[in-house]
Parts: sequence; C-alpha cells; structure tokens
Amino acid sequence: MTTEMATDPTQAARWFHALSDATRLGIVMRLTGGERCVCELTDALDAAQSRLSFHLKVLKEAGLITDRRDGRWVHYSLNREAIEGAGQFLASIKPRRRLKVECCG
Amino acid sequence: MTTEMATDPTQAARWFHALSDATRLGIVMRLTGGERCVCELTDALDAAQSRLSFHLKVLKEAGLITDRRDGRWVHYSLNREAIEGAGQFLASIKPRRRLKVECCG
DNA sequence: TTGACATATCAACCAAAGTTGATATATCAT
DNA sequence: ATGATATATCAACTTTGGTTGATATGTCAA
Repeated sequence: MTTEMATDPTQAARWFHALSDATRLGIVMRLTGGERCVCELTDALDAAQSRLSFHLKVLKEAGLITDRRDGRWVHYSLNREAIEGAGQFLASIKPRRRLKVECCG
Repeated sequence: MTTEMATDPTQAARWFHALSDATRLGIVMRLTGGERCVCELTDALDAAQSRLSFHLKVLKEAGLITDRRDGRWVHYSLNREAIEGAGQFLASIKPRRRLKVECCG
C-alpha cells in the first residue's frame, strides 16, 4: 500500500492546467509507451519544433514529465507520481449524497 | 462492472481545463458533500457573485456539474460520470516500460 | 403589481497562454 | 575547428481566460 496524502488543490490545478491541452495530452499518451525522444514526438504529433518544445516545457514545469539528455537527443518520460497524484485528487471527488440539510428558503 | 470506453482526448482536455483553476476546484470539492445552492458556495468561497457564476458556468459547460432550479435558488451538483471519465483517462496514462527500441543515433 | 432577492449575463478591461519564425546552445562527425 | 543536427529560447503577436461592476431575468412575498 502506498502512502496517500490529501492533494493540495493548488498543485492539482497546476496538473490539470498542464493536461488541459490536446497537444499535451497527445504527448502524454505517447509517453504511456515509455520514454520517447523529442524527434519521435515531433513526427508522431506533427507539431512545429518550437511549439512542441513549448508544450514539453509546460508539462515538465508542472512535474508531469521528466527529461534525460543523451548526447544530442533529449528523452522525455512520464512522472508516475504526478499522474497518480492527479488521479488521486479525482478519486477524492466522489459525490456523497447529502445528509438532509436544506440550505435556503 | 461498469462499461469502460477509451476517452476522447479532446473531451479529456475540456474536463481538465475546467479543473485547472483553484476556485473551480474549490467548488468541486464543496460539491463532494452533495448538492449545494449558489448562496452556500458564495459564502464558503467568498467570491463575488458574478465571478462565482462565471466559474459555475465553465464547470457546467464542461459537463462536470449540473444545475437544478428550485424557486429562486439554483442548486449545483457533481456529474459523477464526467468526474469518473476524467479519472479513467488518467488511469489509462500508466507508464509502461519501453520494449527495447532505441529511436535515434 | 411592486419590491426584494437569487442568479445569470454583459461589456470593458487586463493577464495568461499559445503560435510562429528567428536565433541560440549543445553535441556530434569530419 | 567547421558544419550539421537536435533541442531550447526568444520576441512579437493573436487568442483565450478571468475579474469587475452594471444590468437583466426569474421568482417569491406583501
């Protein structure tokens, strides 16, 4: 069992922001298959180089992915913990039925 | 067992965008306790009325919450399906170790 | 029907995010 | 050292998002 901790909403908002763009979700989905170098992602997503670089930076700064330099190439991969953190936040948003309390009127 | 279906990334991006703001996460967290009227949310989050209304609209348009009018009050509650959809998307983003394929160099 | 209240919408504005093309940096091969 | 390649950064710009105060709508109570 992994230690679970209530997620800070500010952190969660950062994660969700990074995930709120179709291009970035495309990146993240590719990385599900394991580490990928930028060149592969550029091909797969056919995005302009600077554009892709921008989105990778957003994901990285949000802590959702990490990079590793290998000679002239840079490889990105998912950061499991962050993805799980976001997942746990959502899991904590289960609606419970309200105990009979009428607010108003 | 519920039927699971691969989530459309565009839809997922919409959900995550709606969740990418601290005020909106605050709303969603309150709604975890069940249906709430706008008046309660206004108090709890002390946000200006039009501001709160704006954020409720964003969440509603993303399908994450629903509203119900009751006389002069409007009550909002979580849309379980959407929250779970977002959760399932994240659950599908489990990193697998890459099968030995070197991309470049 | 009038007035009070709850909520939504609007317009104006400011700030943040995304795109593009150009340039910089790092590493490799020669 | 030189040139080629991979990636990052930058500046200029366009687009999208958030806030505010004012006004509109809908519903109730008197």
